[in-house]
Amino acid sequence: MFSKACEYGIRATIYIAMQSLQGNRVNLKEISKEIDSPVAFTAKILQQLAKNDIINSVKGPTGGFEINKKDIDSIKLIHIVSAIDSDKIFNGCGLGLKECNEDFPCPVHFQFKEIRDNLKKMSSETSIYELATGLEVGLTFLKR
Amino acid sequence: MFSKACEYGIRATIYIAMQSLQGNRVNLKEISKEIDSPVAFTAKILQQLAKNDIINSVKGPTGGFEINKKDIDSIKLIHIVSAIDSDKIFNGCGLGLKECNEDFPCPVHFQFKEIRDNLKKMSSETSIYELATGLEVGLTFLKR
DNA sequence: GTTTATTAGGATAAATTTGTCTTATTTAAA
DNA sequence: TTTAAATAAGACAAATTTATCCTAATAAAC
Ligand code: SF4
Ligand code: SF4
Repeated sequence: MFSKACEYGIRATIYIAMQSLQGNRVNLKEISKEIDSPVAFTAKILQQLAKNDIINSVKGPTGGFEINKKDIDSIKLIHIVSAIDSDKIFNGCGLGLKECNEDFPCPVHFQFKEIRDNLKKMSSETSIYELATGLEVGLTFLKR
Repeated sequence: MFSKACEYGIRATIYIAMQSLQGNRVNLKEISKEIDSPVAFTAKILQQLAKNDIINSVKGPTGGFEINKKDIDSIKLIHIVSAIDSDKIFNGCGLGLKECNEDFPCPVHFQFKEIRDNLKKMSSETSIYELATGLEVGLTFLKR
């Protein structure tokens, strides 16, 4: 469904958010250990997330990544997916047709539109806050 | 959502089905022209579909691809997707965790499960027959 | 039987995604 | 002010996906 980069990006953001809720800034090494992802590749993804103002990066000793507590609830899944994978999955065609036009629909249009719209709705409504708190209370997990 | 190979595979199968409903066997060149796909790559995908008994291939002059009329309604979208992309999208994790266990869910589990199950249900219920007839009556299109 | 039109299969190539490595930059701490 | 710990950036490498090309196999038509 999502690219590897996007999966790592979502997992990383959730972990950073959970730590930020507890007042902790976390560094690359810790993040990739906790989300079980390749270190250097994760660095690239975190850079992308920082450029898209989804997370903050701080250089130097004691540096790392964090999210302002007040922003955590306004970051939605769709922001991360759009930043890393583009919004193709939310707006593109199920059969990959280039020019998408509902007046000249592809054969799967009527079936796919519903799935795609639900995915978009879910991604727009699901906040990193709710995903991070599930992790914080031990209801959900980022590894295995 | 699906790989390019899978998109071409679905489009090709729908086209072959539509022609088969009209009693026509179609060859590679015509298929890739009508679904606007790379010829040689499409050949590989058709091979895969034939091996998975989704379409029939016939060699030699007047050869080509076809589907038995009586089978067209029993071929569902999920058969094509599973044959080409595997069933990962229907059963795998939204965050790419390897060992999937609902008792130790990933943070997006509760949100994703619904989307994923709907996609699976839709793909299991949507037959190539219904997609092919939409194309046949000019309601839907395979190019653009 | 020969030719010709078709699919099958294998080798190769190009493009993209995934991942690594090295160096530069920043900045807190010593 | 120097050192050390962290991210940023760019070059590179590996793996996968997408795509092409060439030859073999098949079988209808001549
Ligand atoms: S017809 Fe529907 S599924 Fe196809 S391209 Fe347009 S919006 Fe997308
Ligand atoms: S927890 Fe849910 S979404 Fe995550 S791997 Fe298991 S089934 Fe998939």
